[in-house]
Amino acid sequence: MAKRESNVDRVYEALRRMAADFAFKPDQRINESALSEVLGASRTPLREALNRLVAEGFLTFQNNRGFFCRPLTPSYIMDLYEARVAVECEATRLACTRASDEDIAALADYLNRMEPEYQSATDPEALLAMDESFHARLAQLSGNSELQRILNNLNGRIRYIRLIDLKRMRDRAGGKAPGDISAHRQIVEGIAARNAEAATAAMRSHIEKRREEATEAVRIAFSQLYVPDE
Amino acid sequence: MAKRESNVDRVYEALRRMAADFAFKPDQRINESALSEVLGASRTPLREALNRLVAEGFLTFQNNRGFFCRPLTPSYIMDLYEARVAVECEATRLACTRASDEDIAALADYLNRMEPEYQSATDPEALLAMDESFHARLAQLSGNSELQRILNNLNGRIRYIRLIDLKRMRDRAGGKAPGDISAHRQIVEGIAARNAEAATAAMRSHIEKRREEATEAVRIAFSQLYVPDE
DNA sequence: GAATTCTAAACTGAATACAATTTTGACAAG
DNA sequence: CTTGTCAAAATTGTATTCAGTTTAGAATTC
Repeated sequence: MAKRESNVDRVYEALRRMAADFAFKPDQRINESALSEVLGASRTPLREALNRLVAEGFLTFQNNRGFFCRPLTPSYIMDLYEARVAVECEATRLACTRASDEDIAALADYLNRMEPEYQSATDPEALLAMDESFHARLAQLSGNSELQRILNNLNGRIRYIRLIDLKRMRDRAGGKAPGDISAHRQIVEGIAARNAEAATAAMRSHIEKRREEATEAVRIAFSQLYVPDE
Repeated sequence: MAKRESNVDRVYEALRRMAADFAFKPDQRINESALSEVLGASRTPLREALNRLVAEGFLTFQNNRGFFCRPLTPSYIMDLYEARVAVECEATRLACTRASDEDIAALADYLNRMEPEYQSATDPEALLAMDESFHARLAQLSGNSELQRILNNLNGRIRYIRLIDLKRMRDRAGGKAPGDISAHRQIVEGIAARNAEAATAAMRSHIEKRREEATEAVRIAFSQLYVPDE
């Protein structure tokens, strides 16, 4: 029986999830021995996975002091959102000239099929998964795998904040999550019309609007990570 | 006596340089034992460094088969250039609204001081270093460290092709390298005027022009990497 | 009581050893 | 000549071990 997935892969996936969810608190030092026991692997594969995550920006590393969780500051989150604008606007622009009519129609169709679920969803996790899925699909239309790769990385590091943000909005709106699908639709319409200026402008304002909210979300996330801790 | 730089760091730096220069041929399998002897370290730190480079896109990895050099194809290089457009145009845009007059003046000054050297240089390596330095400084003006980080990564993976490209242009022009500093100046002028549209347009056309040349350079690089091999 | 020094414990860094898997090449069958 | 099979060799995967460094806390001094 062939073993398909290596230990390092398994450990890496687990760690990425933990890091994305801030299972490690910002700037917290990571104890390799303890973690290797939890994950059921020795320190060798664990460190290999940790090194990947350092290169991806999920963790940091200091010589002879080991691995640390990435910090969580407003400016750090700001940087990630701005990088998303860069990547996604260019992906949108490329999609305008490069995506086939069929692929654009498929994305519009995806949006339509998702709309009922999106409007009625109250679970922030589900909502975020749908939103990320839309943006990832759009990036696919660019045909550029680097942009897709970078976006995936940025989203992983932003995800926790977005989740906090969505929860905040849900609580404000009384259990109702914000089904803001209109912005997505506007972007797709711009692409369908092959109107790069309109499409990128829509994308830019969409992400920047989210970014505004994120600053407040960072403050909340900060308090959630440091204060309560059951 | 305290040891400042770890073995992993040293190995990582060496490997990054080797990978950037295609010291490993595209898609070539990397033999860990042999490489660890060359680098004077055991396989443990070597593999940690290799994992970082996989996460950065310099190498790939297959389960139970080990590490491989990244492939070299026209579409791959195209993707990298397009990602550069995304990152650098947004960095330019941010610089327009965010950089201080002093910092912009300092970049313009840097351009002026470099010009004589840039115009007279015949060594592609030196020329490329100056060009990369300009783009890195400009990215700094954005104040966004993610954009800087991504750009640094993209440039590392593109560098080899750009070098081939510059050599080709030098040989065509009879030992004279192309001192195309005017495009850089145009970009800085746009930023100084706080004219985001003009500045990003200049940046876009600057990179896209380079991208056009790159396709041909890939063909040459391909032949250099596969055919001669002393 | 605050600051400092020192020592033991904890932790990280890296080599080694061995298990698991893949690759290679010889040999046989079609 | 091509294809398939199999065992040996090479290579990767990971646990273990020990050396080197950092950290924490007790003891000491002012």
